[in-house]
Amino acid sequence: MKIDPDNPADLSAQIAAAIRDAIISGGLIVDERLPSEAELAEQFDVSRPTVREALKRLAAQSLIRTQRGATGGAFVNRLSFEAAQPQQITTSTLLLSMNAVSFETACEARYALERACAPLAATRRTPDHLATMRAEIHRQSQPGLTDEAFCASDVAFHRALVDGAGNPVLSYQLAGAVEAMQPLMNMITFTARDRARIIALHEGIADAIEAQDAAATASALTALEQETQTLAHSVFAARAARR
Amino acid sequence: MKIDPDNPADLSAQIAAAIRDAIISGGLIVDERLPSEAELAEQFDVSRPTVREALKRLAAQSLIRTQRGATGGAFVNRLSFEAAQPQQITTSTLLLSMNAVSFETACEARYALERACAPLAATRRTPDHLATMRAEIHRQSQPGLTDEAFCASDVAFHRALVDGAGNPVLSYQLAGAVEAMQPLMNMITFTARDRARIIALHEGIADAIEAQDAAATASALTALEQETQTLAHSVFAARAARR
DNA sequence: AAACATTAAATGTAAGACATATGAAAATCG
DNA sequence: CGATTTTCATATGTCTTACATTTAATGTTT
Repeated sequence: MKIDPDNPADLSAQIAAAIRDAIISGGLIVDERLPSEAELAEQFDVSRPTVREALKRLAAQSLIRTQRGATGGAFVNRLSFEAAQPQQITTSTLLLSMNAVSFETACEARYALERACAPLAATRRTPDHLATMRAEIHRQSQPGLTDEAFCASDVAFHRALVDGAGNPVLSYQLAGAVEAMQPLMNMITFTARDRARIIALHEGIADAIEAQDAAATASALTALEQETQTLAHSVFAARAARR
Repeated sequence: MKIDPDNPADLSAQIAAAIRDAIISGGLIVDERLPSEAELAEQFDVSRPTVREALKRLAAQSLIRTQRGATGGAFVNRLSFEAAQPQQITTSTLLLSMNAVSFETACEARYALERACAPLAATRRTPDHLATMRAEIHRQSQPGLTDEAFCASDVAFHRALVDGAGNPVLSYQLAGAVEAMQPLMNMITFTARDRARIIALHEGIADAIEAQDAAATASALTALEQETQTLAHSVFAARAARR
């Protein structure tokens, strides 16, 4: 871990990489305290600011946490799914917005992934998940709802579906795909009739999940994907024509 | 974006968050140059090292890149799928190793996600993808192969399958799930008979993809999942008994 | 013995300096 | 005049030193 070529560029990046590798390879255990900044500076033969820049890089990835005071220092973080999700969502969102990913492509990916959760969710969903889904459906049918709030509720509904699979790995991976769609969905204006159709499809999904019918859940999701795609298509076509 | 409460703690984190929000909200465009470190220090009323720590945090997330020299500075990065994948893989790997995720759970998630790609891959796969899959199968059947190389080839095979779906969003999301399994797979020793069974299943998958048969692809994947799970189960049971 | 003050160790921040890379302008030469 | 070289300004990369702040352990006093 003390490797550091005499290439005098990107020292902080090199140090960050060295520490990161040590964490990944198991050389540093969870909750283990790193040497103090001064000690690290001496070990790597650099100044303290350089060490600090390296540590901040690791902190940005939630690989370490720092604590001030007498017994303080930098500690290896237990990377939790909860902590990793916001970052995953941020990255996914930026990937979509910066790479001109079409609504169609993102939507296709999202529903393909959700269908992967369907059989598991149908088997394992708890009453809690069902209650969340029903509550979100109820919220979506309220009249005064803004388009943004409607989309947010849509996301919550789908996350409950995904969480119903009872697999944290799936929930983590899907969080990015589901949440990153929200900005794209927010570009759509939903008429009352649109909302009614979507809510009906949501009810179909909830019913299928409740009945623990995997096949019905999958086909209901496909129907919702179809509806979303055609809706988006018409909205974007109208917007393009208006120009 | 110049908001900064007089809370005198985590200044660099606050500054990083402010710039990050500006990027996400579109206040800073791709390839746009940020103010110089000295200017930022003045704007936020902090010292240059503090600004630098903030910038390093953003660089760790590939949100910005820096360039030295006269026309240098920090530029907003176009976050590409290629750049985001390694980070996604690192995070996924650490999540599995640090949270005592069972082989069963990770394997279930991986194959559920891969089955999501199956219909699309069966439809859209190019000869290139097929060739890669066949080549990896061939490699796996070579005699002198180490277990690690066998697992690496397995990952390459599955990534070709995922990429065959022709959806960059899917490829990105799946990369984490597929690659993160490798350390877990490396804990298994594959006998010659194990390998033969896996290779046969791989051939079944490749055949189904070549025939553009979505249903056959999905069921072949399910068979492979079964095989992997029972294999892992017996290996771990034997290891537990030996103690 | 309990409450309080002191101290030490660590991170957080600041300020100034120098090194280095790099593009552009200026000077020089053919 | 044009091409090449030199110079220079600007920005990041790094080092040094210093001080502020937080926090727990230690010591002291009542």
